[in-house]
Amino acid sequence: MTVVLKKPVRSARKPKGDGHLRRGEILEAAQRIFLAEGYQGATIRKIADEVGVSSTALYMHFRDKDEILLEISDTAINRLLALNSEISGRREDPLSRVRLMLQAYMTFALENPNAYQLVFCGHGGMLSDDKVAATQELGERCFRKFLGVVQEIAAFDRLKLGTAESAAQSLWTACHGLVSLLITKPDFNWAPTQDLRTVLLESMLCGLVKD
Amino acid sequence: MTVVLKKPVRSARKPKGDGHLRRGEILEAAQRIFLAEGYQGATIRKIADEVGVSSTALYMHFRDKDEILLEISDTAINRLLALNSEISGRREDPLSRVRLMLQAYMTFALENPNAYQLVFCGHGGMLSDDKVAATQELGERCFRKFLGVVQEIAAFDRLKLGTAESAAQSLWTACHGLVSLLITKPDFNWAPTQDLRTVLLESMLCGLVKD
DNA sequence: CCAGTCAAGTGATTGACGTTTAGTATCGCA
DNA sequence: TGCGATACTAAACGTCAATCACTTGACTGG
Repeated sequence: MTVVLKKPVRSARKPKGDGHLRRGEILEAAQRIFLAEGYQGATIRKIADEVGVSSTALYMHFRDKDEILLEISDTAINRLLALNSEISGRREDPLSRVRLMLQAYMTFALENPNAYQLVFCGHGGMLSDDKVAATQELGERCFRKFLGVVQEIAAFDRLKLGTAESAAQSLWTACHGLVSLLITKPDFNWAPTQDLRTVLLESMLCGLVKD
Repeated sequence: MTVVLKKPVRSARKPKGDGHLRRGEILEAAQRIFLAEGYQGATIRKIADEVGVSSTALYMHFRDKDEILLEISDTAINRLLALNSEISGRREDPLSRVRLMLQAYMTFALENPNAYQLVFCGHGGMLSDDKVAATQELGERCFRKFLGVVQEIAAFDRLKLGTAESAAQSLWTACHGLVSLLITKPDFNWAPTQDLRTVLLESMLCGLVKD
């Protein structure tokens, strides 16, 4: 007899993704959408559709939406941290390294605008503070790498103005201001981006560091 | 179809607010919540409850939620524009006016953090671009007032670096970077705020403007 | 005085969202 | 062969902005 009571084979169900394999798929899909449409655009359902699973399935691998997008941002910020570490260790004079680190920072921001915004811009109360804490820690480690090099300059008594801390924070926040506005206001009538980066960076360094 | 049953007497209805009287009430309530809880926290329902009216009633006076919060921001930015206009017209040398305008800009941002973020930070795709257009226009007029003063400096050939445009944009974005990070990362281990403002501003001016 | 108009209000509903619940298929292993 | 763990699912919940169909009441011209 042909049993009909049992549920037939589910054809529309995606086969098991075997642990972190599926997890990687989700991160990849989420990254695509996140990069293309930002935090708001990357909805749980869209990501799930892209992977080909139900929205519920994402909760097998991540506690919530924030965890997915913060993990994506984490990997991006880790690249920045590695870059900063590499530059800070070079055998060049500290002023050159400061220059290189800030240029690398701005390039990174412009190349990873969504991750950058999530970590360094306001996220407008979308994420609870404790959720971003870990990722922000990464950002702060980036800053401390940078601060170390500025302290080298200060140790040679080459600062015209302020302390190592205030000088480093001024340089960092200034560069942040430029790239964050370039990202969030692409339609503004900007001077050529490369000019801006140079003018901002060199004028500050000239004003902060003795010849 | 039969006759629909009529609802009994409505008692709990708020009397008419007579046009822009009610509109003002809504803006006031929205501002309170917006300042206290930011964009996400200021929900239509909360605002309506605060006024004592159904959420639907808000749509009698505003097209949507964004229109309410943008109107609040507009009034704030208009104060900044007035301030900028006043300073730019003073009988002082242009360098002093640039200094005053940027100091006023930073003070304004720190005193109106929510309005400032809504206009000058990312709003993370929460508002459609055409909605913010009008408010951003105000922001740009603020910048053009500032640009005018920088152009005076350039006209005296006192710029060490870049054009009036790139110098003005560098100064503006740098100040924006400082205040936006002060606002969005209040827990960071900042150097004293006043020191930061001075170091950033004076180092840039020193690097940009001749003696 | 009284229909007609119209701005200002209402509760119910819609659709998108993040998240939860309860249940099901499939695998590895005893 | 049976069993628990794992990976999935549909359906639902609560909240949000927004819309719908409708009511109310003040003002209007005849």
